[in-house]
Amino acid sequence: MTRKPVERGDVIPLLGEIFREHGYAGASLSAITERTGLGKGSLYHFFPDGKDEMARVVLDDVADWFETQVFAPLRDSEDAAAGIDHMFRAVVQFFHSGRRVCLVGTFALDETRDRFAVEVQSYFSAWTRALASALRRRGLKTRHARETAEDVVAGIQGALVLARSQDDPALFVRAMKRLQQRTRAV
Amino acid sequence: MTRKPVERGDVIPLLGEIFREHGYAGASLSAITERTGLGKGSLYHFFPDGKDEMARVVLDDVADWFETQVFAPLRDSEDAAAGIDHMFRAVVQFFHSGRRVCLVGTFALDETRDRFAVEVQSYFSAWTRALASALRRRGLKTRHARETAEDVVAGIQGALVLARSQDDPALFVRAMKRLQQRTRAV
DNA sequence: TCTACGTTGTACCGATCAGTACATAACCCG
DNA sequence: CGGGTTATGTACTGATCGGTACAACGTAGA
Repeated sequence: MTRKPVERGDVIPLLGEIFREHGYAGASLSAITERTGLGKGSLYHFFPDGKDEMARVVLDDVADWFETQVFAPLRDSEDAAAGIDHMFRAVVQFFHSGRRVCLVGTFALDETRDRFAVEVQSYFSAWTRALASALRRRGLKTRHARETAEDVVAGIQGALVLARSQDDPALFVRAMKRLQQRTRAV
Repeated sequence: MTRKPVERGDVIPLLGEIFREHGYAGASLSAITERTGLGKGSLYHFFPDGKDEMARVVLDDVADWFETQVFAPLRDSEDAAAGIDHMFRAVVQFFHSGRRVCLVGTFALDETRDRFAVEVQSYFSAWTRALASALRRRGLKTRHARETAEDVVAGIQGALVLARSQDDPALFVRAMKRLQQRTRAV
């Protein structure tokens, strides 16, 4: 029975949840210590640059997850349609059927965007480009593929807002179903 | 030349911009005094309950604007298509072609939602219901009208997120054009 | 002019903010 | 068993947080 197998990597998902729920400004150090169970000593040992570094690490973690689980399959899958279907499955899973909010979307809306402008910008542009690539391989013209990709990514983000505003995860799941249908009708 | 025609009503739009840019948690009293030019004395004279009351008044103001400028026309306009077109024009104007963010959407994402749960919930439900009503009068079945309305409102919110993430207002305007097109193809 | 009221600036409150310092403790390797 | 590194709790910093108290101000009506 090991005492505390707490590694830096273990707290990253917890930090993600905190930033999602409170936003960057609202995520106080006290909320972070409470949720992670780590004192300030440990926190600043793992993340010497404080809150800024914590958020950056989380953003990086999210970007990595989407790159391997969503973007790469969209770009590289032999069957483009399968890659897209896989995206929707991954998205529903990642956002806990609409109960979880998009960290990057949260950061994008308020002044936090300025602090993490590059990360926020590249997350969404990578997503739309990867999806557009899959749609092109499904036969859509370049322009139409890019437009549809933007609509779908925006639709996902908006559905998260709407589902949370109504406290109704089912709304999100239904919206994903319809967006998926739209990518099939080519 | 009157000295200071500052009335309570004059500061509400300013408060709106502050909450939009910083979110509720990030909108500090010092930011508010700076932006409005009003000291704490005046601020707490006009809004005795402090930040909470300020945000509530702003939410109310926004809800009123949308009710009269968007929802009512959607519901009551003889020509449903004209009501919908009017909505898109009003939306592009209100959100400054995507340069401005949705206050209610911002509040919906983080824990601020709990504080203003009722206001946030009713804003979006009023919007989707009003739009669904117009779509029904355009000939869509009840269910299809409601689904399309949810897609459109979510699409608007998502487009705001995306446009801001890319610092590209044109993205928002193009997305509105396409959503409008979708409401025409019945 | 005098008074009454709406408005304002300023000083102050305790609480909390992010971040630092540092002594101690737990751990790993020899 | 050492000894060195890693991790952690605690106490502290100055700044800022939201909010209150209150005296002084401006103006309007009598």
